[in-house]
Amino acid sequence: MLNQTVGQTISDETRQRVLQAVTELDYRPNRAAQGLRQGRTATIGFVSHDADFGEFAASAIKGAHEACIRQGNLLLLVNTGGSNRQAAHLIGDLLDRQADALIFAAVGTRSVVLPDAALRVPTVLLNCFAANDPVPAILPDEVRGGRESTQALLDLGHRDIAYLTGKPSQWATKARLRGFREALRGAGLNPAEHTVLSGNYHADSGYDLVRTLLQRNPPPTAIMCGNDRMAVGALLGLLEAGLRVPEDVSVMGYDDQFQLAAEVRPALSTVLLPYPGMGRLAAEQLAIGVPTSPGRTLVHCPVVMRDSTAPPARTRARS
Amino acid sequence: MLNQTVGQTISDETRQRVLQAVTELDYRPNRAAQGLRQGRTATIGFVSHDADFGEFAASAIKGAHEACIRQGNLLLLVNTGGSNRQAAHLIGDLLDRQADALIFAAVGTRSVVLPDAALRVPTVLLNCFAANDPVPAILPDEVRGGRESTQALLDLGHRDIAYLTGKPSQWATKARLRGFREALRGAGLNPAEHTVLSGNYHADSGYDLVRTLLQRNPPPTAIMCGNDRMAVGALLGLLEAGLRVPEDVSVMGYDDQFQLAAEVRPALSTVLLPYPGMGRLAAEQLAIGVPTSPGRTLVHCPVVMRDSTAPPARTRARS
DNA sequence: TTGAAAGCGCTAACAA
DNA sequence: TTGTTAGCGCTTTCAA
Repeated sequence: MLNQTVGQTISDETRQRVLQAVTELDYRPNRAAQGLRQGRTATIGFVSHDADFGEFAASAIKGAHEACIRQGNLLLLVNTGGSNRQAAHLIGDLLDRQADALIFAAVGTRSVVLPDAALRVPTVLLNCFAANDPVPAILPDEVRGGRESTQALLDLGHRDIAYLTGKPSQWATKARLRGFREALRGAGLNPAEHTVLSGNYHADSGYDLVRTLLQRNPPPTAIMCGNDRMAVGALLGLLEAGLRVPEDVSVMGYDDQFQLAAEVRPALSTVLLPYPGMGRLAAEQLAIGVPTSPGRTLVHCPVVMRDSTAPPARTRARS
Repeated sequence: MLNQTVGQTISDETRQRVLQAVTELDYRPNRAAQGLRQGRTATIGFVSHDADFGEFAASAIKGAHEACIRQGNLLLLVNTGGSNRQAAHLIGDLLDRQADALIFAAVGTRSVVLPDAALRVPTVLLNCFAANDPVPAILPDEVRGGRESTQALLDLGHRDIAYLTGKPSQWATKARLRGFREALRGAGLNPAEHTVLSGNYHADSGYDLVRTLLQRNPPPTAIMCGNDRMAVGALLGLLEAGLRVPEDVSVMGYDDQFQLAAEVRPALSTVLLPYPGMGRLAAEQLAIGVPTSPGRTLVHCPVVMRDSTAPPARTRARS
């Protein structure tokens, strides 16, 4: 009766008696016992498959958590430290506790080996993908993000744009760079004439690469960075060299990192990586009754224009 | 037998047979059923009691998770969004699922109202405290952190140190400021003669306050910041004003924020807030058989000296 | 409309 | 040393 089983009949009097007892005794059903009986624990396993447990995981978990709460589920969290062995092990732990479903998330978007055990329950890949797409995957549309942020700079009038990339081996790096080149070509420019320097997503690589860049003559009018941390490093390097942002050089970040991109001065123009939304989406895909969309779902990353970008000085002088 | 119950006897032959069956059938005990039977689910509830789910929560969870795995426990995670009502509600959810113990964590160190339900299982407060200390609390030793970072600047020879604080209403802000003043007095200086400006822990407040500060004449030889984000803001403001760090001004951060303090240029001297260690400690306190240390446990925050601090120019010139 | 009973998968206690 | 049984708290089915 407490579960409102359909097609049940109960007298009003008894209902009152039951309800009163419930409040009097402060009765709360034991969900472990419920789970045992119904084979459903209202618990979703969240596997963070990475060495670090940082900004991304936190944001994605926040989103997933929100959706879960709405569905009456709770998140059982594990962190694999990036090890496949540990991943398989922990997924075992999750399944032993009868998790109803799994979210398998990576920080650096990449290809992962999904342990077989994960296929025993509904699973969604978050910010990663596996060979042959055995389960749905949710990914940011990095090519588009790279393209549209470059386009934003082109629209401002920039024609000499340098790109300080993140770690070249990463999927996201390649995708963003592809978008960068697509946009340049779309504007009738030759990508080969634009400087591309390889970094590693750390702030200091932004700093170092800017210094390398400034040895060139003349410097580009705009600089795209692999992420916001690199952009902050670039900002520091440019300022130190006596250049003003955005008056002398425009800087574009990526990620819209929480408590960084918007707070730095000048506030960074960047591309928003919607981690909370992706986490939410993952949890919603797992809700019972929702048809899972197979294959890869690309999530749009909108460009956010703030104060680190402006028309290039040449154009401005002319106007 | 699989649980290695003590004082049991079993023939070698049967043991082999059982073990073989286990591997053959790939048998895994259902831990939900186990939990029902033993009244122990090997699950610890982690309550993040804050609006945001960022750096701190991630680091603390990472530490707690590590310790949990070692103990064979898993973390059941909830985020209250900072609402007491939601906290009570979610703790109910956790207890309904028979969580064995709770870690109740806040991001901004502060006083919290612990829902009564939490007292029904072993609970540890992480980075927060409650009136009358009903359960053990683990807190960073902010006074000491403030004192020792100030002392580090004094040791370098600085005698004119400004403090750009975090949000004045916060416990941590007051504690660090107290440490700052203690250190000054300890060096025979008068705290009233040192500029203290109130910020809010956001990077832009570091930037804004530095600009205010630079209207003074002469500027201080060293600047303490409420946290690393403010320090980054300060760095940007100083550079923009044509001042060099640390040649002209030393800058001290706080937090040793992951992927920020060490990566920025110059790398920030700062105070390490050992969140992962605190999370680990919390989980270990909850391990069965460990005597819980009542009251508040203050965790030391060591000063980390990097490149944003140096002896003041005057001293250097003299030497 | 209500009550009784079986059983989810496991463990602990007891008999054989 | 091994096998059997009761029961954790719940839901579902069936009988009254």
